[in-house]
Amino acid sequence: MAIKEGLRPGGRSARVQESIHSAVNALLQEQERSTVTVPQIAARAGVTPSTIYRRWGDLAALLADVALARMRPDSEPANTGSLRGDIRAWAEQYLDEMSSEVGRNMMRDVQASATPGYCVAIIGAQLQTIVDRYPNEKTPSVDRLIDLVVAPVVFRILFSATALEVDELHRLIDIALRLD
Amino acid sequence: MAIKEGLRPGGRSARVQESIHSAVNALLQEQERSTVTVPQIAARAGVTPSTIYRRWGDLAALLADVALARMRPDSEPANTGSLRGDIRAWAEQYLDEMSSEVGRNMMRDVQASATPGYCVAIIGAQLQTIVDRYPNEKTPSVDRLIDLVVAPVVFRILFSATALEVDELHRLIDIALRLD
DNA sequence: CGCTTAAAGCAAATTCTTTGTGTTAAGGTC
DNA sequence: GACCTTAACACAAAGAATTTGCTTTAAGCG
Repeated sequence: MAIKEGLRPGGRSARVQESIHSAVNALLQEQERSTVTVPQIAARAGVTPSTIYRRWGDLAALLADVALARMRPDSEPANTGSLRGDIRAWAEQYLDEMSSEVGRNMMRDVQASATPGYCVAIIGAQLQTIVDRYPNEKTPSVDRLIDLVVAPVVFRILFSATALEVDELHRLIDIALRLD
Repeated sequence: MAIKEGLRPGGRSARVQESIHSAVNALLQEQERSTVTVPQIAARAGVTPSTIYRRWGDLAALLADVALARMRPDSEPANTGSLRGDIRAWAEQYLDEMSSEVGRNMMRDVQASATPGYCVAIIGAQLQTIVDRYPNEKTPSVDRLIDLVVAPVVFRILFSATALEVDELHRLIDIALRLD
């Protein structure tokens, strides 16, 4: 009797997950997302399909998991010295990362998953970090920033053929900073 | 030799499509979207699965088609007498329709389809109709309205557990109307 | 080292998807 | 209206993906 909550994340399990994640990323690089299948991923990862089905349930859940792993930031938002600068820098990078084919597909997969909210949590944390750098300024709430800056960026990526122009992004940031 | 562009939308074809659309809507009402399958729809519609695969390609495309059909407005946006009033009325109704379980799933299906932009086109046309009622006022562009009002509504529906509060919606509309 | 069991492997059963071929009926011509 | 042409559907067999029962491996303890 052991191990809290019956989880076993070490050793082989971790290796298999790593191997599967790599396989997914590699395949998404080489071919259309709609042509990627579970048996294909399994073969590439040197694993049985049933392993994937048992751990993730279905292809959509696996793709969402991989996408979220890639979205997890590996560094703090850049510090430019001003609130507007920090937000601009962060938003521009975000727009850039998500505007690509793979980026858009990542958004789609996360969105279709059971917990799309986790993605917002990550974004919110990043924005919170920025806002917290300026305790003496009147800053907009993170929710407001999400509504006025993140939402338009993501919406256009998901629904529109063309991504937001940087000019328009700056205008939206200015609107968000002109708090009321 | 006849028929422009080899389409044949009349008679049986139309009946089959209608039957399949009804079947989808009925099934989406009764069970989880993720449990709905093509063979199931086919059976309900009194049709062979291959008919569906040949016409739509896959389940996702069919669901998107059905969702778009339901999104197509059956009436003009309400005319309240003022720009703010019209936009509020429209946005509140939109928020309401899309906040439900089925509404959210419709958005997801359309978004995942090959032409999510068509959905924006419908929304844009509705907003354009409203804006055109006030040729003597300085009105925001439709794009701006989409960025500041529609995007947050949709984003929160897709990514957040809780929908936008009506209060916050009004605030966003006010921001959009305070043009610059 | 040995025990327990979560997680992976394997393979059969099931279900979904694709595809080849024949049939039905829309839409046009005379 | 009788008669073509062929798009769209039905049917059935082949192929692929998913599920499931059972076995084997090795992670995490004592």
